[in-house]
Amino acid sequence: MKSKICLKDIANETGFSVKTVSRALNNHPDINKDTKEKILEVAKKLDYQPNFFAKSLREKKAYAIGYIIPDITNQFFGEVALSIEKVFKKRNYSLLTSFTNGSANKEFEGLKFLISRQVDGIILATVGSTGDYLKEIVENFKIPIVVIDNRVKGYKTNIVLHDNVKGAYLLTKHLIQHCNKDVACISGPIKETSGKSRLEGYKKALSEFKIDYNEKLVQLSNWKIDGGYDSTLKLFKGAHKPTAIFIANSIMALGTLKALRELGLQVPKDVAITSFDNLDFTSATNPPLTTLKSIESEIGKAAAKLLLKKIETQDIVNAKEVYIDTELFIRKSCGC
Amino acid sequence: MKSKICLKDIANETGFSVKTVSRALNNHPDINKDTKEKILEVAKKLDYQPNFFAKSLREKKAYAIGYIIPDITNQFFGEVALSIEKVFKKRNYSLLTSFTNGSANKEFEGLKFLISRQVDGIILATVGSTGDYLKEIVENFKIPIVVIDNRVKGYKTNIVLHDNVKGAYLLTKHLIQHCNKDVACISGPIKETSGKSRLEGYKKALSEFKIDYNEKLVQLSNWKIDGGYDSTLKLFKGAHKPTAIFIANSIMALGTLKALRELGLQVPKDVAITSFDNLDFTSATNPPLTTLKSIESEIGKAAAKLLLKKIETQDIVNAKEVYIDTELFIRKSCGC
DNA sequence: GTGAAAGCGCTAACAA
DNA sequence: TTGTTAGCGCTTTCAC
Repeated sequence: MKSKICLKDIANETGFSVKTVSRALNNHPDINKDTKEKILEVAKKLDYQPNFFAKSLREKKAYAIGYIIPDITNQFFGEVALSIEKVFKKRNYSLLTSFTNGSANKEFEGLKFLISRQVDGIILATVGSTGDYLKEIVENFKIPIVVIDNRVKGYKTNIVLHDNVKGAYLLTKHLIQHCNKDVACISGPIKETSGKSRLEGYKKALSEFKIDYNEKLVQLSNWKIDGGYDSTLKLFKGAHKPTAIFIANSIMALGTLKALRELGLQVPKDVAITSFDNLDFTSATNPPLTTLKSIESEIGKAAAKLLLKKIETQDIVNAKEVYIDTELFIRKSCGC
Repeated sequence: MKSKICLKDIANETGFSVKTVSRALNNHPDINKDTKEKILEVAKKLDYQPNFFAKSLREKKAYAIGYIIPDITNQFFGEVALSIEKVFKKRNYSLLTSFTNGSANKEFEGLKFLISRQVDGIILATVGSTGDYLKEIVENFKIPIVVIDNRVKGYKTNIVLHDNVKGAYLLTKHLIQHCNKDVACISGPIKETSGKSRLEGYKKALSEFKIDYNEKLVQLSNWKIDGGYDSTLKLFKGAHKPTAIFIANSIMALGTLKALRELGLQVPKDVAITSFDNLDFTSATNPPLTTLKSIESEIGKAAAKLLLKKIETQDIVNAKEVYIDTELFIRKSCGC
């Protein structure tokens, strides 16, 4: 739309051919040093801006990747975005975003949309329900995809995950060790592996301490504040009141905190809680939340590097999985 | 990188010319209905995917816009992103993001980067210090830009803002009306117009009630939790302790809440507070925050529509300004 | 080390 | 209504 002047103009101005100009501008080896200097100088003088469309068309490469995000309003995905961009901008790739609002359908649309824009690769923060269409897409379009946040059922692909089971296990175990037998759990949708695995980690901790699993102490919610709030109220409507709650993300914990306050229950005295993601605000709640160590930037970075490598090697088949280790981050909400 | 099959293949298959195929696929009027149907059918059968690079090159249009964001980790900008995408995806535009981390320098880099990708327009959540380079960029590249969140000094361009002065005024006035004369203010960087105007609104309310401005009751911070926390502690180190605080964004309010708790002060009993953005978490803090009505999605929508119009009309000169009105949203933190 | 010519896949003039 | 031709701006043979 702008950039009127092109290689040809520089060629005319300098007297060299278009190809020589192209060589100079692209650091091609076979070129005389003086020639190159002169061309670069003229290019600068003319304020030459390469035409990306033409370059992409010719090279069949967009120098762009896509990032598919369920909820950009959730700081977790923002942090991941930050570290993805860090890796890719250095290499002059741009970042296209597509939002799914947690819908598998929109995820599919987003995937197709990004592919229609011919991005070089995609990082997919999937909702996780659907391996079938992912498989179809990867195999049809031969596009490198790295999945984060959730496992994809029935299709083995590159994925970066933190150990959901371990994290939930640590968080639950810690509550039990504070002498709480009646530990409840608020997890995410069971059809998302993150929701499922965190529930699993919770169960694992229970069984290690020989505590019976009681499904009345379990709520499956939606990762949002409202969800945490509603689930907590439901938990306390039952006959069996919990004395501690493991919450599968910190945003829901905000809702839990609010509900407990309304119920007149003190944290951690009456009810101890722990929750997953260590986001900024978790140190500012009352009381500060015991969570897991931050891993958002590591997830983003690992996913970005994996994708970059796939793009550079055109290695579509590889289905390497990366696990980011988790550790407890103790604050006050657990009773410590 | 994929999409082996192109117009020519369809042309061969159907026996029509490339141009006719192009016409059929682009809903061009001058074409026989049967021809069109047949071509579309074959295109589908062959799973034709248009080459966006070629189309963009030819049309000199990317069908893409850029969004420059200081802090994607701040829910405010996430909400704006959501509503921008809503407007543009409908028209088949993609959204490129560029993060600045609040740095004017990175903002400039981001602008140039997006322009080098030949996006059709840019929504710039500016840090606001620098009208000079914006002017240069707009005039050099003739690219439609809509600015949000901050005013740009020394250059008149399209901008979407809510009324910062009014918002701050309402929030401060409300505190004063709760019988508080000693209202402090935590605003943002003075070089950002949002920081400056919110301070101005605070002053306006004071003067309306004939309360002297006391600079010891004012802190200029960084919009982040830590900043709110530090500023609050500083406020209470002084001899003149405030009995209320107006905080210029809700994220800093989280830090304030934390600091007050550590100081053993109760909200709103000992110290009443109000804060700007009405983000999800403001209803879940203890106590829930009195803020302004949500306007993130309106800002995003207005900016997107303005940009779209500029793109469609190629009206670079127009410098229309849009104001989104604000209103109080009362919860508990003010003492109501 | 450098240049001429071809072509990436598409659309827009202009003919037919 | 349809086809031919040219060209968007770039890079890549393949000569010289």
